[in-house]
Amino acid sequence: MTMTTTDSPAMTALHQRHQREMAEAGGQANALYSVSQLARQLGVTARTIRFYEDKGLINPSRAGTTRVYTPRDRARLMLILRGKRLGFSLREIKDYLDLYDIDPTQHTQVRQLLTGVRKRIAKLQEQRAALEQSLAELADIERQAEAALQQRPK
Amino acid sequence: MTMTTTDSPAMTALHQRHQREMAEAGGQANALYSVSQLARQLGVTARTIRFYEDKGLINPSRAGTTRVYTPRDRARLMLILRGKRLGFSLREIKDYLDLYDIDPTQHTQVRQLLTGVRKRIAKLQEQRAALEQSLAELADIERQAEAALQQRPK
DNA sequence: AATAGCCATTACGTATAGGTCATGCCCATA
DNA sequence: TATGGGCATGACCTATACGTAATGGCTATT
Repeated sequence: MTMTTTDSPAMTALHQRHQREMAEAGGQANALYSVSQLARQLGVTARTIRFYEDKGLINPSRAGTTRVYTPRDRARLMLILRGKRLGFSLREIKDYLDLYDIDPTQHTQVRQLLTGVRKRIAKLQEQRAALEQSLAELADIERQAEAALQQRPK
Repeated sequence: MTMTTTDSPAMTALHQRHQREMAEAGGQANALYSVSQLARQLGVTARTIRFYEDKGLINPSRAGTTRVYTPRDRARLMLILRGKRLGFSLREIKDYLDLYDIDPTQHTQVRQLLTGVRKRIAKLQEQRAALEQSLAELADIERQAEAALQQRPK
């Protein structure tokens, strides 16, 4: 287990030894991360994470001015990225997360999510249809182009 | 057949009577159109057409300063719109059209087109796969959400 | 002559998701 | 102490495809 972890000053001051001890081995429940650590882990840039914060999608605590992320923050970030993969806009993702923050136990937010998900599904199905259409049309063009090349194989 | 056609000054001066005669009845080979006429016919705005010109995709002749479109221009525009529907960028469309303009009889451009089309097909197939993935994942989320609502139907 | 339409050009605005500096603070090691 | 990282904020930049004025000219009609 090599120590490739680079720690920020604040992180260093506050938790370096701790970090050294339980490093990035197993997802410890009390682990803490810096922006760049988290960024590396999740395959995005630090800029991206800060951008999400700017847009109100996450709210990490701070050690002085330095952002410090907990496993909860990390999980939230993963949710955000999943939402992105599924084609939701940051705005939509924020809305769902906000609902969840306001009221994580009620059903209202689940209903909202369900509605959003179904809308998204419908959209994707439309997209798929359009995509098939395009593929068919393109296949047609391909055939025609091939035929044209056959004509006078010059 | 009512005359709903509004003609521009230049168009009027130059071809009004002619237009009146063979109006927008059948696609005459010698018909001429103004931007807005063409826009209406093809379902886009005049701004869009001018934008394409600005980007070098079309080059209508002019009667003074006013744009005048021939059936050839019209056909070209339709090609552009088709390309758009198929997901090509204006830049890509321009490139193909340029090739065609330079050398409409040679096979080079057909080959280029074929290459582009195949690339596009590959991309769309990838997209389709990703889309299926998303749909599956969303269906899963949908199920989970429904289950959660079942739990305590509060 | 005034009004209504259509056309032209120029230029700034929009949305999305960050990228890319520039500048500066703080900490630790050589 | 000079140097190297890492972090922070702020501000401007990118790409795409037009939308939206603003301003002005020309023509037909009233």
